[in-house]
Amino acid sequence: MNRASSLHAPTFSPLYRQIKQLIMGNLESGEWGPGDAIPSESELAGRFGVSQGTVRKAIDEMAAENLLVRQQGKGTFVATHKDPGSAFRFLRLVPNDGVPQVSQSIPLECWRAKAGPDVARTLALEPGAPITILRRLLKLGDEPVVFDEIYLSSELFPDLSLEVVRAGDSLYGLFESRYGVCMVRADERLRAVAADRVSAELLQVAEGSPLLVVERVTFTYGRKPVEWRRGFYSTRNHHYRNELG
Amino acid sequence: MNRASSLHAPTFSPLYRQIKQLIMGNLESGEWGPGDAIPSESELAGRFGVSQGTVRKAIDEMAAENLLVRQQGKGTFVATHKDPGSAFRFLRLVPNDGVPQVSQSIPLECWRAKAGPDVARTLALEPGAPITILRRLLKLGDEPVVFDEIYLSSELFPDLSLEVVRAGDSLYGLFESRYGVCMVRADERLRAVAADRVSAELLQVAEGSPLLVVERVTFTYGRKPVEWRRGFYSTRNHHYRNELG
DNA sequence: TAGTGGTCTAGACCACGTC
DNA sequence: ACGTGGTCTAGACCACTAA
Repeated sequence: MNRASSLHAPTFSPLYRQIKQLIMGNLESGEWGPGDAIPSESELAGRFGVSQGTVRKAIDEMAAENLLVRQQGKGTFVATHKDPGSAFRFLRLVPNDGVPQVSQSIPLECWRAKAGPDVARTLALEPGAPITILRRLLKLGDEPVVFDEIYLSSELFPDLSLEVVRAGDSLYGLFESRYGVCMVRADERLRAVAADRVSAELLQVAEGSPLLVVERVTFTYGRKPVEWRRGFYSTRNHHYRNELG
Repeated sequence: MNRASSLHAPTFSPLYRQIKQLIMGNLESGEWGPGDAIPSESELAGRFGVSQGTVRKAIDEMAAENLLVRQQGKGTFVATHKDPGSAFRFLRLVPNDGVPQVSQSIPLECWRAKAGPDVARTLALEPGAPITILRRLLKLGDEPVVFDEIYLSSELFPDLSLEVVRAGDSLYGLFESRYGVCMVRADERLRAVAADRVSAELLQVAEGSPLLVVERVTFTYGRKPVEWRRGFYSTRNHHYRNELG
């Protein structure tokens, strides 16, 4: 039994948390990719030399963080944005009347640039590092409701282009399968602003009418920031839903 | 060991979940009030005739839902809105520059009315049931940033008045200590709107400038809705912070 | 020192999915 | 029939708090 690193060190962490870090390592290195089944609990217990209950507690935490998905009788799988259900985890906009609608992503522009100080800071890049900027419109039903401007490191997403985006499924599904970058967590900041001319035209609202602005920093494993985006949400027929617990 | 109600019934629930419901019952009945210590795990295990691990799993879930708070070496306590830390769980508005500010609640008006069909529906009351409406302004630092209109059942909050609100600490702290109603969960809907005259004046912004509207239904134990409120948030120097996981 | 929650183990059995 | 995760038990020991 490995009780190493416990002794009165200030950096003590219980065994199950060390196991968790080992599993995290396999996710970060891409050894176990999104959608894959990870080894069974007893297999991992044997491999790490701990009891099954300890592995279980490690996996429990990761399942609670949406990193893994357990399925009784089948196994434990690396979370993916491709299965339905996980698809809308990051889009909190829902129609006021509750009727679910088909979503359609319309890429508008995609170009390269150099990171300004602000983008560099939020994405943890060198100022001047190459970035890719993507603009797209999101329709729910027939109505345009979100205008997004998305900033990405060109190094992480090398050949991103309008064609690539058009071909793929959901954006995060594409990032996952094409670039091996799995979006896991995000921080959002919401404000109300008056629509500028571009947004107003795209969202088919009057210039100056109130819009919801959502700034999002998205993280992959290990809290590494990999996406920054600003979205203009039209809240005429939709609202941003949030649960406080 | 009580494995009752398991047999192939469609309403099967594991033992630890039945224990959880028993503990929930003690919270709903007010037998264990906010801030109180609940009996120790071994005590409960003996009382319910199950192993300590099973009680532990029940408490684990309730701690994850912020119903209980564990403190190593001391015991497990019913969550309360009075201890700092829990105080800002339901206010997601933070200053743009990150500097924390003193908050000050200023009650404006408080009157009685009869529930309209909409309020009755969201609060699960009979249409026409007596309700109490409270308006208040929230200042962060010296700046007015939130104008709230709050709807409550007069039956649950009998003698609520401007004086009572002025005297108390935080609103949810008051509800807890004076009326024994503990706010546990909330659903929020966010929209961007143009400021009307009243809101604009109170929040010291121009009429028609964009405001964030936050509609909230707040629940006590057992998902019982007990509060409905609409808040107008000024997002000039603040933003609504949200984490997606 | 005594009591609490926190961790870890080992083993039994159940529920589910697949072959 | 077999392997997976899900539940439950019993007991040991650790870490923290308070008297």
